[in-house]
Amino acid sequence: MSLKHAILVLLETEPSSGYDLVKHFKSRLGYFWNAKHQQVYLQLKKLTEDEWITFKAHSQSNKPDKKVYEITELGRKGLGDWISQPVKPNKINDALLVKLYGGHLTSKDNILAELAAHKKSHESVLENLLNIENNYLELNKDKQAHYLLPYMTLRRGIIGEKAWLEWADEVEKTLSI
Amino acid sequence: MSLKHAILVLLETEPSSGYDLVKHFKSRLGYFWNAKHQQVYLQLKKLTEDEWITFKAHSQSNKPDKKVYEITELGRKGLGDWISQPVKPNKINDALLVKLYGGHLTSKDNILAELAAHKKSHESVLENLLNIENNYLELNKDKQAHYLLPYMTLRRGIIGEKAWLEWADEVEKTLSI
DNA sequence: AAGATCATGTAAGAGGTTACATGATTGA
DNA sequence: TCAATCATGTAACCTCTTACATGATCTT
Repeated sequence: MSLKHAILVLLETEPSSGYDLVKHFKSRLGYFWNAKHQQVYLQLKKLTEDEWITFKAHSQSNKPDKKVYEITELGRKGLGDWISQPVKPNKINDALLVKLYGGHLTSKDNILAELAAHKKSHESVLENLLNIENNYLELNKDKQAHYLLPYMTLRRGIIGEKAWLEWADEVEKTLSI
Repeated sequence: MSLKHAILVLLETEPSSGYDLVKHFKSRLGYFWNAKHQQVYLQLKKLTEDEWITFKAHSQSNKPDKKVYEITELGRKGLGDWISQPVKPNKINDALLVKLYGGHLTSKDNILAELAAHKKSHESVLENLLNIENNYLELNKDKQAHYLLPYMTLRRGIIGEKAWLEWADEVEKTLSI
């Protein structure tokens, strides 16, 4: 329901192409929003039809042309309206927990191997987020103040990933006995 | 893709009606799986058609009849196959973070009010999970061993909720300055 | 020469949400 | 008497995933 709003929030900060948005979701905002390129392009099309955003074609030498989208006044208003209303709590569907819950149907090794694989990916996400945090902390006070709210969302990612890893360690220790 | 498997995992533990499953998701397993009753009934229908589960009608005095589903051998096999294969990492789409990211488009009071509302709901979820944990810890060693894997998933809920609340406190303190 | 990156899309199908529908019992 | 709980479903609509499609440049 709100991929639309996630896109608008990013475009409100800076004009981007669909490709840029997808990359941004993947490399930085995975703890926050996930979407496939097909879905992003579709929403960009719909938002353009509704005149919440517009685009200009940028031709590049050496690279394919791209459409750089920016938010319109109508879009900024729509986004403001959405942001002023309460949001629904985050829906959780965690297949790994389903697997663990029914783990007696497979081997302990399989469970531990799967956990180890997920742990690796969470570790690399955390590392990435900590790097972004370091960059933020090196900014001057003005810039830090300017990016305070995005930084707060980054903190959610960091605290969340640390908690996930803490849990995984506990599970590993408990199951290894 | 795996509401199906979430249902099977619960039925593998104990036969239940659709209503029971929904209640179970709502009251205990919200940190792990969420689904609407319509979606649950639909999956039960499909699983029955595939002969992964069967049901018996239970007529009750004072209450409507219900269909009590149980897993079949075919279902147990299908579930085992799924559990032995790697699961995809949990997809996160967190509208509250989108709102916070674009929080400059609304008032600080609105953000803090919204955060406070979410905090309340996370606090009550945590309280509920801690009660379930206490019940588990009062079981004898044999029963504790028997429910070890579901308990590990419960720990994920507890650690996750605590981390969420820790983050919310940090945001409150930072924004209140 | 092969694979990754840049860049954008269409179409079919699966999955999820919202609205509508029914009806008895129980507790405040 | 009003709301909540028990209990199950259909239908329309929206959203997301998977598969298919194209083609240039850059890196190994």
